[in-house]
Amino acid sequence: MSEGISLNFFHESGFTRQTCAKCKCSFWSIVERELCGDAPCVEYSFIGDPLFPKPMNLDEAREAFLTFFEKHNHTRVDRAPVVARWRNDIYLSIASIAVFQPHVTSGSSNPPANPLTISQPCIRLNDLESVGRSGRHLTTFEMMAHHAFNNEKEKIYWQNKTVSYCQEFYTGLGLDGSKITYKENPWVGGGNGGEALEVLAGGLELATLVFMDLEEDPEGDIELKGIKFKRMPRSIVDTGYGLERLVWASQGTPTIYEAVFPEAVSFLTKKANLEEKLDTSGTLISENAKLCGVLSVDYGSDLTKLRKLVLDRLNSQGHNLTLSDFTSTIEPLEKLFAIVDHSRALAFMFGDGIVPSNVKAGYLARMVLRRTVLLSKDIGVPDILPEMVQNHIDNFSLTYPELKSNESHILDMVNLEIERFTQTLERGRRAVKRALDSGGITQDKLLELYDSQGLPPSVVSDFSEEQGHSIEVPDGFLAMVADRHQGETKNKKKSETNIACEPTKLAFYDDMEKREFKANVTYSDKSSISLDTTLFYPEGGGQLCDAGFLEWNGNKSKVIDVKKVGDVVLHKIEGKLPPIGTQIVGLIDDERRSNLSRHHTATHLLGAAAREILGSHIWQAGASKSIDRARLDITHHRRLTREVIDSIESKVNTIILEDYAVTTKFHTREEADRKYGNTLYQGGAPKYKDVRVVEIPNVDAQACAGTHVSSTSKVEAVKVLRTERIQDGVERIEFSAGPAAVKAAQRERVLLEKTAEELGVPIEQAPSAAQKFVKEWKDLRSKVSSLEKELASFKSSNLEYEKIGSINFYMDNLGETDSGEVQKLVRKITSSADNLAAIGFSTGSKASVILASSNSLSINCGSILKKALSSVGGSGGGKELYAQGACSVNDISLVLSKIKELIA
RNA sequence: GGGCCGGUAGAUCAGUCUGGAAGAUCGCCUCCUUGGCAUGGAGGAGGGCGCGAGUUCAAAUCUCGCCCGGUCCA
Repeated sequence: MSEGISLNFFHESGFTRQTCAKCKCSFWSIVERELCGDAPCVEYSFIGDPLFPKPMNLDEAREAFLTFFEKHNHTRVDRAPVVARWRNDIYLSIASIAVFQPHVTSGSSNPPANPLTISQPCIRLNDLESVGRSGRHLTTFEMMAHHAFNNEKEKIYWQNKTVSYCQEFYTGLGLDGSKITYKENPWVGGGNGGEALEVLAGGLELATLVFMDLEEDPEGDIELKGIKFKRMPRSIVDTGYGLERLVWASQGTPTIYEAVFPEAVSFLTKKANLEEKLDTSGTLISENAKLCGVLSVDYGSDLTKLRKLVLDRLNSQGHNLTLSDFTSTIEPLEKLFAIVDHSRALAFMFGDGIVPSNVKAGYLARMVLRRTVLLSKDIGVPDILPEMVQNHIDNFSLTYPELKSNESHILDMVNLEIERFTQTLERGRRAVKRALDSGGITQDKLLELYDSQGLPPSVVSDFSEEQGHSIEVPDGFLAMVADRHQGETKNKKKSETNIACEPTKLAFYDDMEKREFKANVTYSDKSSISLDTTLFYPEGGGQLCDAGFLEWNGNKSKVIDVKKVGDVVLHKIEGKLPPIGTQIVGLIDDERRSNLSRHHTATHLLGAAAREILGSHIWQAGASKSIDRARLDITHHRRLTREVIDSIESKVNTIILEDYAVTTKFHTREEADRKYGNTLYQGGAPKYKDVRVVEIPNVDAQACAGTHVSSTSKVEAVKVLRTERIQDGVERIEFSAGPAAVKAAQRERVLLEKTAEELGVPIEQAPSAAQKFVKEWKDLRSKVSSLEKELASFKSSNLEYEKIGSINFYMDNLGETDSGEVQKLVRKITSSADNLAAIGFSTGSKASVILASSNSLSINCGSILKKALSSVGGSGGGKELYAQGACSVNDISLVLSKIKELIA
């Protein structure tokens, strides 16, 4: 690539290819430059000196971009959620192109429009520590983009047009074209790669233009950044224009936050009483931002180093600040900015239906929220978060009305999580106190407090100070945590073997009622065969496979398992295998299939009912369907109460009665997306090119590969068996449908009847009877205990003892009695001074001996009893004051006299 | 999906390593002190030690399996 990205556009518009004196990279610019324009070679020049003549806010900038590309024949498409539910490799949408991966970029689906333009809210949490501090990092941002998907058949446009659009867009907004440089910097990511241009102005990267036409291949002939690639038949224009960067550059404020969220920043500044600080610290903040722009510093661990660098520079410009002055000025402002940013992330995350959890995307939301709460405490507004989120909802709802319509869910999630975190902190405060009381907080303890109690070291440190202790937080704490988690995941790679024969036609999709078919054997191994066409449903989508028989030439064999391997369906056979080429008749086990289908349809109904009753945050988190029961996991933040379960169950049974048709149809991916939206993919990322949609009109539509009954009435009935919380934020509902539901109800009835029978009451009275019995049992137990005590006291006063030296020796064999009573007696005796009691007794066939002394005596009961018992083959032992053991019933008196011998 | 921590009186927790009589502090109840309250004093009630198996003469304690809660990492 000696010519680099040499485009007609560059040459026609007066650009020349130059080399940066510092980083040696190649770039294109209209004017002669020494440096490429990117960090760390140059620093921001737009702060206080905006790049654009007219300041823009988010809405203006977004609209300018989208209409520009609409004017140039791009179709504007709706944004996708920030939760990337259509993908199984990432949790959040991290770029506009992520919306089209992998189905469009891999070529298996068409894009919704081509070319298209979009402004996609994205969330990236990898630079969390930098947010607020660097002046430019955000967790949530909108990536504006225009995408063109080229393939052999369709050529939309490629590099030349992309760059000329870019130049035209920015200069159209008034940016001086000579200020723009295009830096060549190949891009690699997600298994793809290609040439790319970074669009730089004023030291800021405004956009990246990626020309994705490579895919990873160890055999490939092109190498980028150390990875081998080969050229794809497709080439994709993947651009990313930072909306917030554009807004910032148009305003030239010290940080991006002030430009992007003016309302939220001023709201929080006022609440936190930081107005004066913010007003007077403009220079500090902008110098900080400038330097952060050119430095690549790890904000997590090198923070002090960074602070010193900025401080040196400020002081060299005539400021006279100490490190602690500087830190105490800038830190609250950094925290303020971070809160403003994080609360927007939360509004979008919860707005797009994330339910907080200890796993997956829900955990990410929880982590951001907890961080934000701690930051709020730090700047003295501990309860500000709900208001901040509300503020963002209000400000963003013009553009994103869905935030307003999900407002109550969003705030519900926020408040619930705050409440949970408060409890965690309260628990933590006590744990820290306990740790301090018992020997202080070691490094290990600090790790444990974080790992198992969720207390970051800073919080532990705060709590310790409340207790009057100070603790040291070691450097590289997070690395130590990572260390602790080392080696706990073993990557199991499953190898997919391919069967060498023609794909099997899945005939069950054509007619789900049919149970008998003819087919030819196309493959055979030791125990399995495959067919050219089959009605046997292979295990998949949480649904068990079909079973049945194959018949040929008077033979009949049982089909015991059906699996899909690639495009081939393998039927595992018990008995004789039909040879390749034979025509067979297949018979599906009707009862099994019908039950599976009923449960599958019922699962859809249950999901739909739960969504209607609980809200749009309900997503399927997993499902499994078998013959007599099925289970559905849904995302929900509270335990399902009896009332909720009852109303879901009733709703489902109503839908069953209303008898809707269940239809199935294959759609192309883009058709399906357009028609049904993203709630279609309840079962997770779709695996195939075409999407099979199972639709129950006005009730539910899902991408689904399973078998179903033809109308809801054929489900017959649904009964919820139990619910279970399988993870934080995920509830599992187990249920039965059809005849299995009736059977389940009958089983429960039997349990109830048996219980009532044992209690000797009619079933209506079973609960109150059980309650009464338990209460009486408890009362009697305590009565027995106090009677035993009285008895012990009575007996002890009548007991005779023998003086052995200074010891009053009580010895007796009480015969058949209860150990509780003996214990009380022994306690009574030994509660006054100088007494020693050796009491034998038996309960059934077991004999025990207790030896106990008053604490005024220095006798080792444990060793004496042990010796005495071992002489008759028994065993036992204990401590100085109390010992017990066992021997055979006949030996009790022998043991007692042995004890007497030993103390004499 | 994996790891770690926890479940003992109404509440908060000791006790678990090293098996041997189930504890503390708040709260609750009764009585005494005071004109009444706060308080102070005396006494008392309240425990299937999460559930189930096992080991043992003996399990809150050891082993295994479940259930529930918390938390960290992907």
